[in-house]
Amino acid sequence: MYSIGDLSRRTGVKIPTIRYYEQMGLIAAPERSEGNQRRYERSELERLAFIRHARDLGLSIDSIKDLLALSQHPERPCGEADRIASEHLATVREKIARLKKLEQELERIVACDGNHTVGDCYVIRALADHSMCESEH
Amino acid sequence: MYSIGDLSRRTGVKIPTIRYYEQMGLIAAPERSEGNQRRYERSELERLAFIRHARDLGLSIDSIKDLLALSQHPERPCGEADRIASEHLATVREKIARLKKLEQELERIVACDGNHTVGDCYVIRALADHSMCESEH
DNA sequence: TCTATTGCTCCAGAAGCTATAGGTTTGAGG
DNA sequence: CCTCAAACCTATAGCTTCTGGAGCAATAGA
Repeated sequence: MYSIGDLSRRTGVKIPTIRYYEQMGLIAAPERSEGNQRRYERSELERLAFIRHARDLGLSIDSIKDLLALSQHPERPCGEADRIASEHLATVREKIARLKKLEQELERIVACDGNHTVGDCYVIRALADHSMCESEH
Repeated sequence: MYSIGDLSRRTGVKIPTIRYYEQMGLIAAPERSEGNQRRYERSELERLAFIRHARDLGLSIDSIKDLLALSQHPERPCGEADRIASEHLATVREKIARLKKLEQELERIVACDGNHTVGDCYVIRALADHSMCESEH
C-alpha cells in the first residue's frame, strides 16, 4: 500500500494534482487508513503513470478518460484509441504550424536593434500596424 | 465616437473581452453616454487594435501593458520593447521545439493501425509504459 | 411611438492545476 | 509509551484569458 506521498514521488505527479484527478474521476477514490488517509495499491500507481505520460504528451483530461475506459476492455477493437491519438497528433501539428508563423513574424519585429527611441521602434510600430505583417494571423 | 459594438466590429475583439480589458487596465474607462453606455474615441480604437495584434502574437496581458506604457513615451530608448519581443520569440521557439518532440512521439504511437484489439494496441501500451519512449519528456 | 437591437452589471464557468488556512494522523526516535 | 516533525486531511480561493448567460435599461430606425 502506498500513501499519496509515495504515489507522488513515484509518478512525479504532485499531491494536490492526484487529489484533483480523483475529483475529476480519472482515478477512483482509494481505500482509507483508520485515520482517513488515502492508501493506494500498485494498480493505481500504474494508472497514474499512464495519466502522467498522457498529460506530458498534451492529451486532455477528457481524452485520457476515454483512453483509460478503453484500456479496461482489452478485447475490443482499438480503432478508437488510434483515433484519439491521431487527432491529438493533428492538433499538435497545427499548433506547430501556427507557432512557426508567429516565429517568423516575431523575427521580423525583433529586427529592431534597440539602439534608438520608442518613437521609431520597429517593435512598437509593427504591433500598432497590422498591415505591416507578411502573413495572415 | 464609437459604441462598444462599433469597436468590437472594427477590431474583431468581442464585446465582453473589451470590457474585460478595461477591467484589467489595458484600456482606460471611456466616457459614457447619458444612458451610461461606453463611448470611445478613435485613439482607443487604435489602442485596441494594438492589443489585439499583440494578443494574436501570443504576448501576455502583462507584456502588452508594458509595451503600451512604453509607447506613451516615444522619446525613450526602445531597448525594453526589443527585450519583451525577443523574450517572447525565445518562448515561442521553445514551444515549437517541445511540440516537435511530442509530434515524433505521437507519430510513433499512432503507428498502430487500429485493426486489432485494445489488448495489444500500441497506443495504449505506449502510454502505459514510458520506457518505450525514445526521448525524455 | 414602438420595438428590435444593443448595451449595462454581475456572476459563473472553462482547463488544469496550485496554494493557503487550519486542522489531524503517522511514524520514527528517545 | 511519548513526543514531535513530517505528512496528510478538507475546503476554498486563485491563476489566466476570456466567454456566456440572466435580467434589465438605452438607443435607433420605421
